[in-house]
Amino acid sequence: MTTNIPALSELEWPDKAPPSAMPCTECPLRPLPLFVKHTPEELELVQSLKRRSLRMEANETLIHEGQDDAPLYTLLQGWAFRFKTLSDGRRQILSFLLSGDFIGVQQKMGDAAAHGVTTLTSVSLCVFPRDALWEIHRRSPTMGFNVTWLTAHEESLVDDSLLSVGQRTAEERLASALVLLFKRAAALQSDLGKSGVVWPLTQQHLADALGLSLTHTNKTMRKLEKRGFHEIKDGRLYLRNVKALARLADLYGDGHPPSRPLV
Amino acid sequence: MTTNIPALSELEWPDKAPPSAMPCTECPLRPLPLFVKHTPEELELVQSLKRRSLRMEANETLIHEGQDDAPLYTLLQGWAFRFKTLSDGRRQILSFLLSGDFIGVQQKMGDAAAHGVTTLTSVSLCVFPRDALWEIHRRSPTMGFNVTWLTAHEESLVDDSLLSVGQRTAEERLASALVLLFKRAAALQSDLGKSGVVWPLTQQHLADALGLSLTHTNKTMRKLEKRGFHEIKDGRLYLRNVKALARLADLYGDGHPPSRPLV
DNA sequence: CGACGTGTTGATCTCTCTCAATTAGAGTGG
DNA sequence: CCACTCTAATTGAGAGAGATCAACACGTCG
Repeated sequence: MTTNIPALSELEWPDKAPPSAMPCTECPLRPLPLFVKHTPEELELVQSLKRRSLRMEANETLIHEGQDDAPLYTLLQGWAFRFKTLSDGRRQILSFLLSGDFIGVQQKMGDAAAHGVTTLTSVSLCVFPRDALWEIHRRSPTMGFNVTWLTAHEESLVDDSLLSVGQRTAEERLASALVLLFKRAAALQSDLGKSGVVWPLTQQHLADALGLSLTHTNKTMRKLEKRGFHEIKDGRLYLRNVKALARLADLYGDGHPPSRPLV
Repeated sequence: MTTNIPALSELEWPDKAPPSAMPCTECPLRPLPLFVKHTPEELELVQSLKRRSLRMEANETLIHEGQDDAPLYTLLQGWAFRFKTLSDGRRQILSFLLSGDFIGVQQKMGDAAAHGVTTLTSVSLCVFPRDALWEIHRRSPTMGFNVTWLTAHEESLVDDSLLSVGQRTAEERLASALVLLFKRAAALQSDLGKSGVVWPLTQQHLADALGLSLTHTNKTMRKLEKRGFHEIKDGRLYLRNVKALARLADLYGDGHPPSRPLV
């Protein structure tokens, strides 16, 4: 089940501490400029709610569609995606999850999960009991507010996808996805020097996220690549002409402000 | 600007009190079984944050894309929709808003609105200052939690749309939209006896929501109607064969649990 | 070595779009 | 009451973006 995708070590783990033993105060995500700062009390709150850490391999399903007892996760490292399927197998990828993202807020308390979650790479996660959401709200309005904010941000990502799938041509959809995902991934990279980011998606994933067939996705990607807009090599994505891609996708502004996750 | 759509009075307003003067304790939405119950303190909190009430006509734009000072609203009565447009005019409707829905949670504090909001019917709204969101969290964890919940629910509606637009055929998309919107509208109707619900959408709206052309939307609707699946007459939608529509759309279960908005 | 997953390419096919007209109902003004 | 205008719904014809079907290439792995 291992692939030739390079290990996802944009963020290096401290040598001595395996994730499962690491306290939130040492969380490797926290130093990144992207993340909001928390008071020691808030960190301790999160720490006290956290059940355990967890590692999973690539291509494993964390949450199954319809599962009704799924806990809450925080994605510490790696990529995953949310999806829904129709009974004949057609699959729609709803959004991609990167370091710092919440998993499972959507399913309301004791309800069945309306979508599945599968890993794209090996990942490490923090696990919280279902009622941690409520505890966060109860014990720290600040963090509760952040959760709302984060949830709203998640929705705006889906809004963007819906705009793409509903209105953009295949070429525009791909251009848009490349730019947006590149920015999200790049924002998490400590090493700003690199022009490329880890790219664990197969064309099938892209196709399923953009509502295109595999074949058409492939042909369109080749066209973009031939025009020198981007390049994918050794599991990394390089944008060779962001301007052109953004123009093609009609991406005004900077797409999205980075997500400012919790943790 | 008036249309032949019947007045949106599924919920009758108390004769004496115009919405602008009505205290939250008298809110006509509260008695509906759909809505969560609140303590008197919570109601007072909301009441204290509420700035004013507002009526708008059909087809007015509440929030413009890119607007950066939009307040928060609660939709008391009527329909509206959220949308995004591309620079050449292509428009994607992201979701429809019905009584009880929040408007404007998505744009994060002092940021530009990532989407516009336009009314479909005449509406009445409650207006809150932007920081009411924070105040709710600060002063009532319970309501703060409800806001998170509501936001997550909103997202799951968009998830559903994305599944439709990305994977379903035109026929399936229409069937799905008809069933889902019918249920949302029916849940708000006090008069359960009626088999029809108010239907203020033009085919253009449907087309923009489902990523279809107007023509194709029309032709497909006609086909469904001819097969006896549904009927639209005098601004009302009647589902003549919900089972068949749900099967066509591959809608397992009941679509969504009703939204349980605040107020 | 063969099986498998992923990427690539070519040849159809068709669902949906675009373009073009026509119809029907509501509102307006004379 | 009727001509005129506007919006929304309809219907037909032709065109095309993207789907489906079919091979093949390449690297990894058992």
